[in-house]
Amino acid sequence: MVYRTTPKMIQRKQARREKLLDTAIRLFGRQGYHATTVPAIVARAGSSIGSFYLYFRNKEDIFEAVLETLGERIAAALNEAIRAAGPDVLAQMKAAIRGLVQFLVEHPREARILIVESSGLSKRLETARRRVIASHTRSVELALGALADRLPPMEISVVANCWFGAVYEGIFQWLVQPPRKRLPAERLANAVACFNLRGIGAPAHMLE
Amino acid sequence: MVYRTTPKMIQRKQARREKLLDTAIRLFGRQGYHATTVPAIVARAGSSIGSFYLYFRNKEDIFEAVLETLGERIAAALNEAIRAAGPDVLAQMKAAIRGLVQFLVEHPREARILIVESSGLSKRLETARRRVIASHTRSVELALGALADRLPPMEISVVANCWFGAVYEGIFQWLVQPPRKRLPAERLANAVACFNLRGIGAPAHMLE
Amino acid sequence: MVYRTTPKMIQRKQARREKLLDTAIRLFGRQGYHATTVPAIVARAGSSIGSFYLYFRNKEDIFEAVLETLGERIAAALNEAIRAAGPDVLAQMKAAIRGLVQFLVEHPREARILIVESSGLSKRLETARRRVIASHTRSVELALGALADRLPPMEISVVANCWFGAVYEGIFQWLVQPPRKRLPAERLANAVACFNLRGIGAPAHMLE
Amino acid sequence: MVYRTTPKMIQRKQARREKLLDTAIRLFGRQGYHATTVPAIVARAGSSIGSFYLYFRNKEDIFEAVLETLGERIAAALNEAIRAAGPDVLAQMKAAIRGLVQFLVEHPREARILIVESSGLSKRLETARRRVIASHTRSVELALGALADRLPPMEISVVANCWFGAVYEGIFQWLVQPPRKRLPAERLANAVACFNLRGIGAPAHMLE
DNA sequence: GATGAATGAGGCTTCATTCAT
DNA sequence: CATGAATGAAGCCTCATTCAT
Repeated sequence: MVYRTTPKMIQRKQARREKLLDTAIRLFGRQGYHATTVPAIVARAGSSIGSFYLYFRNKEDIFEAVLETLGERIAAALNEAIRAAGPDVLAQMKAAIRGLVQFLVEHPREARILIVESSGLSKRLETARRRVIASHTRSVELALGALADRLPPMEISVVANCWFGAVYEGIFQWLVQPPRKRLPAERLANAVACFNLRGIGAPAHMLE
Repeated sequence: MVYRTTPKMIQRKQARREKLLDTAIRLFGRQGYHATTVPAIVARAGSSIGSFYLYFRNKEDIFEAVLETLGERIAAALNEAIRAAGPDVLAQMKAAIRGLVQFLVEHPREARILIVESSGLSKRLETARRRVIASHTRSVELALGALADRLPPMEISVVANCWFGAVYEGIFQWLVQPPRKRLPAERLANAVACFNLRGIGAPAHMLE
Repeated sequence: MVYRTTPKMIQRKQARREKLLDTAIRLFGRQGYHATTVPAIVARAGSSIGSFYLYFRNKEDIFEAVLETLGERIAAALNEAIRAAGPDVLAQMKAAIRGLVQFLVEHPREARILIVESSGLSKRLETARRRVIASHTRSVELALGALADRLPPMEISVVANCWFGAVYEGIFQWLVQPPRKRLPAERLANAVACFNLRGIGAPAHMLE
Repeated sequence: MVYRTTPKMIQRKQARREKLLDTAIRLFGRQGYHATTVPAIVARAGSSIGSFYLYFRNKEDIFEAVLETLGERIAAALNEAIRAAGPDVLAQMKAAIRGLVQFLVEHPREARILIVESSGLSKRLETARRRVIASHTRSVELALGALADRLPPMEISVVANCWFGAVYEGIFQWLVQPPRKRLPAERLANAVACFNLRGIGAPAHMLE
């Protein structure tokens, strides 16, 4: 009498949810929230409308899940970059900027969602987006706090926002240019990192 | 009776269009592009749907006009701030940052439209928004060019984008906080200005 | 400059609303609330979906309007019958029963809506239906009050409900029979009237 | 291993079906036919969707079964009341009314299904409901026939319908009132019984 | 027998835009 | 020029039912 939920079924459920989520990321990133319809998502994911509402309560719900996923992916990329940078906090910050730039450049769709497409939506989604961004901003704030004695005094929370704003806008404007007119990604990362490191008052020798 | 287009009529036309535009700025800024309906705009403006389509080809059209208007207003505020700062370009840049921050803080609705609400729309509107921002970015690029000999070498076009990104994000996160938890506007302006001036490598004595 | 709402337009608006309402009565009466779709109503009324939502907030809204209309029509029929019955209250009650029976027999669809189709719906519609019925029940209660000295003592509000229940169920079961098996309407009206007049304890000579 | 249908299995099947049926009565009675979903029924019954369709062909099917069950329960209550009333047919009728009222008042959910929630559904369900009610009406008709010599002449089939209509509507309006504004159940039963007994022309001494 | 994931038809509703007055 | 009634495409979502495990 073992007609229970088999491991195989659970796995398949996971896979299908993942498929929907990935497809949603692609479409939201390409066309934005409003232009992306639920039927379009399920069609591309090879699923069905009914299934969709089995995994997500509604369209907002999947967008929130998308934001969360992006948050995690970016956090992972950042952490990896920071881990590889050794113990010096300033070096870590520099690595974080370059890691973030690299990630966003490699995942322009994800970048679009977080920077562009998730603005101007419902209160609930606005909050979700802020949560994701805030969690990253917090890391910068912490790092700035740890460096307090080596940096000039500053409004830490404001500066953390400027920090991310500079990265995002720098990359975003780069992304909207036709590929053949773009600066090489390496020089972009460098320029943004320089601006930000200078912005927080890092000593000159850090700027390479 | 021969009807001609009298100056008075032209004036009335202008006034009506202006009224619609102002109302649209208020509504777009408060609720975003999608949540703002044409009937809502004309109702608040004391006009009629028919009139609306006499002055604007469609909803995108008025949004584009709104963006243009905002661009002009911001340019005016910037220019005024710069003019008042005297001949030194670095002093002008500092004044520009503080002028921009001040303007956006005093006109949160306008800021929301430019920074938040106009993202994720049609290609055409995306372009229009970029045009507005780009025109301001150009000023910064020019200033940076003029200062080239007094500043460290840098990727000017990237830095100009970072410059605006820092301002916008700094203000945006400030705007979405509940008013009683906000930093005083003065300190916000200062912090952003410092970050940016440092970011472009301005000499220490400019940071106040 | 008289581009105001002309009387003709108002008239047309009225007419279209009426058309929708009448169509709705027919369809709700024939198929019930749930089986009647908004597209079906507008198709039969020669209108459009957009128009529908111009005149009614939603499907519940038009159903409420339908109930109200039915209430008024029935009240009118009752009042007319009562007016024609002269001054004696008992004679009026008898006339009311026969008037009601006659109306419902002649308008089976309307009857169905009030008796059958408007049950088991949302709280709001349930309330609307009760309001209509209660307004008629009240008349019976008043009449019973006025006759108090000529009738045996009774629980007036309960009796008024029984009064209507007897009429409605008597007619309803009559309606669901195939027409050729039905009692003549005249005898039906008589039988119901007798039952009810006896039920309230009317003196024998009133039973014809 | 040869599997046979053992008595135990049959019993378990019965029990499972019963559980679904009872749950359905509760839900249909509380929320009505349309608002009650199959998933909701099986969830409350601790069963599964697959099981449901093993025991019932579809949603209509279970509703029909519910109606049948209610019919049997009411018939049982009526018969018990009649049996207890002794041999006099008029006394039996009086007992039947009070028994019916008592049952419906004590089982408001069941009452709602029969009186309120099962209206306006498909032809098939409409018929099923009528069958239940008709079976009860028949008893009243028979009783009226048996009493023919002690009662005034009347249209027996019409009167039987009025009889039930009075009971149902009397109780229904009682049910939809907030509990603390209701008449005591005893007085309600009395008032309805009086009305009906008078309605069929019972001699005064039967009215207590 | 038992389970519950998957399906998709079809309902309600919104709103940008047109056009007769 | 001005008005606002009319239109209908298109979106979101529910839920009865099937079927592979």
